[in-house]
Order: sequence, then structure tokens, then C-alpha cells
Amino acid sequence: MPELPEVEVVRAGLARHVVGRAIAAVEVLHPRPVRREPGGPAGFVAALVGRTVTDARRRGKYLWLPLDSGDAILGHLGMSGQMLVQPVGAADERHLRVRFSLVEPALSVVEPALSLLEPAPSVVEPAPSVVELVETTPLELRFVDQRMFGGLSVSVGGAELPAEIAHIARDPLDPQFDDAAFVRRVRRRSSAIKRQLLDQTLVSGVGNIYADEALWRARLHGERPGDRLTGAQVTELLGHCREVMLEALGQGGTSFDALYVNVNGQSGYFDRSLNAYGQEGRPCARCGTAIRRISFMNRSSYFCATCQRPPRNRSVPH
DNA sequence: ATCGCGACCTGGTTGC
DNA sequence: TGCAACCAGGTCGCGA
Repeated sequence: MPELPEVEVVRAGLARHVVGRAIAAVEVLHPRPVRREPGGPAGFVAALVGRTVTDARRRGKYLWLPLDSGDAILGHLGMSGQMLVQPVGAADERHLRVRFSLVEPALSVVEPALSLLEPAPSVVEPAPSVVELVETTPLELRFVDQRMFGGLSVSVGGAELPAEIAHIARDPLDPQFDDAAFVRRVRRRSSAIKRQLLDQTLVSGVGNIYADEALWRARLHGERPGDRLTGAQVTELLGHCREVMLEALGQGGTSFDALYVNVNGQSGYFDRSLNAYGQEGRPCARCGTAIRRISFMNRSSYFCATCQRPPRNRSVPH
């Protein structure tokens, strides 16, 4: 499930392979992923054809591609979304929903070396062989999404920050994230701490998996009310959110070098490094107690009942 | 205003 | 064997 680290890997891939290219054609193969588009599939296509992608940005789990028109393509991967960069002619994926045909911008055709002299600031300079492939092969950006919880839309004037996601908080890896304000807000609410971690208006990018992992590291049960936690506890928990997502990002980093931008590989993090999520019945890495699974917020929550004591003053069935 | 829940989706797995 | 129920869960919208 794409959470912040996986979405960031996708963003970096788009920054490398898509930014600077022009959109020659758009094909919407299923209407649902563009359901948020006021103009429907036709409006979506019309707003994009002929535009050039100027950047690849992210806030929380949302991605957007600013365009030379001042608009942006706003996207969310949902549960199963992928952004794939494929050569023209590659077989269609089973759940291909939207296809963008990308052409080289005129500048690169005339002066192919320019992009080498001016790499995007936040992107590691790609290996020469990759650059050659990218700049000589016609590409497609493909939105593939089996379950279609994800979506794409055109955000009018949204190049800097789409108005549609103005309510989404900064994420913990954003240098401008306000730790003190987060701690203050959490401690003002009686809502369960896990619910607050998943509230994208408080902190973005954290999903069910990294919430469980951060709570395990902090030795906190997800049903503990926020207003019953100390400032030190919330601060430590926030640090664990950062830590666990940075570790996952590090393990997903290998796909930065691939032309094939994939989020479904789950960054390799899932196979080895999870201490709580999905570990029902396995011994806790700290104390050996079997990890338990409970239903919370109509989701699964995994925790160690020894290290993460459930709150006492609540009528929680067990 | 805040809070919490159901709906939206598909396909793999489980249960009868 | 066949079919129904269940499960995965991010986000939105609605009702309390």
C-alpha cells in the first residue's frame, strides 16, 4: 500500500523520467480514475494535450505534476495505483487506466546536452546510459490501478499547491513541518492516537502500516487517547514516524535508477523490516510476546500487548 | 466545529 | 465443485 515512502519513490522517478517532456496525447481507458475531473475524461484530455511537465511534487500521499500552463496533474495512488514509465509499444497492463504519450520537448531535440548541464536540483544525476535511453526513446506514462481508489485530475492553477489538497497537512519529512504544533494539537484531542496519526489534516503520509510500526517503536497502543499522552511521548512517536519512513525510503531507493517506475514493489521494506504490521502470531522482536491483530477503525491493527499496553479506562472488548 | 462510520473498488482467499 | 462472504485500506462525504 503506497504510503509516504512509496509515493516519494514514484515522485523521484517522475522527476527523472517525465519532467521536461511534453504531453502529445492522453487516453482515458476507464472513467473512474478521473471521476474528480469536472470536465470528465474529455475535459481531462483537453486540458493536458500540448502541455509540458515542469516538475514533480508531493505532499503526503498526493503527487502533482506542475505544467507550463500553470495548472497541474494531481494524482493519488489510492490502494493499488502505479505510475509506470514504459516505452511505446510495451504490452498494456491488465489494469491500465490512463495513458500519457510523452514527447521530447523541442529544446532537448535541438540541444540534447542541455538537460545534462542543468539537472533538477533535488534529483541525483542519472547515469549517462539512462539519459540516452530516456532522451531517444518515445515514452508513455501509464496510470495503472487495479482497485481504482486512486485518481487523477487537472488542478486549475495548481502548479504551486493544488487547492484540492490545501487541507492536507505537511508530512514529517517536510522541513517546514511544525513539530510543536503537531504535538499540541494531538494532546488537545481525546481521539485515539492511531486515528490521529492517520488524520491527513494533522500529519500526512502516514498510513496503516507505518502507523503500526511507529506505535510499536514508541511502545504505545494505538487506542490511547491523544489527550492522555505526554508531550514527550507524542514527540517520540513523531520521531519514530520519521525514522521508519526514512528507513523504508532508503530501501526503496534502488528503484530510483530504474526506468520502470513502480510502486507495487513495496520498496522491499515489507519483506524484512516490519516489526508489527502483518506479524500476527510472530514473536515481538523486543519481548517475544506474540503480536496480536485487532480490528480498529474497520482496519487491522497489529501490536504487542506486552510492550504496548491497551488503555485501561476505556470499554475495549477483548 | 469535531468525531466516527460507511461507501467506494477488485481480486485473492476462505468458508460452507 | 460452486458460490458467497470476507479481506485488503485511503479518502470523501454525511450524519450525529
